[in-house]
Amino acid sequence: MARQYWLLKSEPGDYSIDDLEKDGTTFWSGVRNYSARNLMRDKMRLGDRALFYHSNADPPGVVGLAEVCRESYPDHLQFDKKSKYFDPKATKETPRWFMVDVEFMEKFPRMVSLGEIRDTAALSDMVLVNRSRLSVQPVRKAEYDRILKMSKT
DNA sequence: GCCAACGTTGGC
DNA sequence: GCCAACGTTGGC
Repeated sequence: MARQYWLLKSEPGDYSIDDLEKDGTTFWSGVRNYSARNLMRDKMRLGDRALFYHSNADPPGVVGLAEVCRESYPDHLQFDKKSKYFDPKATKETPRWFMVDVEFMEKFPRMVSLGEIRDTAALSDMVLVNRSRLSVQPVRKAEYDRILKMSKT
């Protein structure tokens, strides 16, 4: 299958592009929304690319790129009573939440802010603009390419 | 900190 | 299955 493109949101105070650059790879835990989970569990494939987005930031925007380096497996934090992502209804036999691993690709020379994305007609169909709350979302190749280009200029 | 949008829960 | 109540996200 052709490579797919995604957008992953993270609050930089929680986990930023700098954290990913330092770690090299990370597990994308803590997704607790069914639509987002289904995309990760059922659609994300090794080698897919993701725009790394800083939400709840000032300003919010896309700050870099990551690559999916492991396909979905159960998110261990759902079993951890001390975690804020603990889910009492999840069991090891029937886990409810999944995650993928992602690898650092690059940090943009500059952020492509949500404001700029909103101001760009070619990006007006992005899920980010139309259904802002989804924390894992599909991105079209043309949109991905456009944002990448904007980050270099 | 506010609040609109929207997702989830649970009673019926 | 409906829908009111409630909780969360995330821009501003």
